[in-house]
Amino acid sequence: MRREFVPDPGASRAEMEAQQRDIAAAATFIDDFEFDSDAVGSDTGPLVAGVDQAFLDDRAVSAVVVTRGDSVVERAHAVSPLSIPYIPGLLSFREGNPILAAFEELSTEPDCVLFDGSGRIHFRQAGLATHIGVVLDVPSVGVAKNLLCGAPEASTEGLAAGERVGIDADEDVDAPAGTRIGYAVQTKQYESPNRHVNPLYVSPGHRVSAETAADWTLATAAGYKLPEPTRLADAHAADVKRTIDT
DNA sequence: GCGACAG
DNA sequence: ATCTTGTCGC
Repeated sequence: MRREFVPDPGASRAEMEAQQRDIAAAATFIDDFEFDSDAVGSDTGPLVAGVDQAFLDDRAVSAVVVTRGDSVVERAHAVSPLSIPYIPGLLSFREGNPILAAFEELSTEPDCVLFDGSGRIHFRQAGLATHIGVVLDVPSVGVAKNLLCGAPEASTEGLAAGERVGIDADEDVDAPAGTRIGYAVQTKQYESPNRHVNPLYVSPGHRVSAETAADWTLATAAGYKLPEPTRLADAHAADVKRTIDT
């Protein structure tokens, strides 16, 4: 892994932002992997890992769940102290090391990883998924429930399951205006107009294009809003948390 | 001062 | 993210 990019929570804000620019420069936002992208989500496809966290006071419970189609290949977790608060734009400096600790407990080598947060949809194009994806040099995708920055090319309301709307760079993003940095992806939707589900905001982490990131999210979603690897990681983190109590 | 943004 | 009962809708 790229040790020089491991997040340092003790760095100054300026240093953190400078490192994010270096990470964005080291990241690749085009497809760069060996496995068959169309097989993602199938039982004969690549190993897809999901990462999520739960919190207790100033500690983080990080969980990683590796899947292949409908089966769980391995689950791992780590409980780590949190040194800095949540700051929009600097999330990887708070949760990065706890996540890396969980990966150290993992014996499987996932082919790609889905993170809970943004990737390229970030002020300096270096969100959590991009940062950790570069450190581990693994194809990664950022799956967020809310939009950090960027502009949807069209309305993201009332989308049907399977649909997507492009998210482009705006003045808040360190990229040429109009650069496609991700997609609003509707993994689930109700038929009746009474109840509705908001889309997910998907962006490339590392070694994947925005289109492919959206494809994988839809391919691994199984009837729920969150893709399966992420749902399983969320559940695992919650399980570990309740085991620890307070 | 105003605006405002993942988890 | 987390604190939390009931409640609306399928």
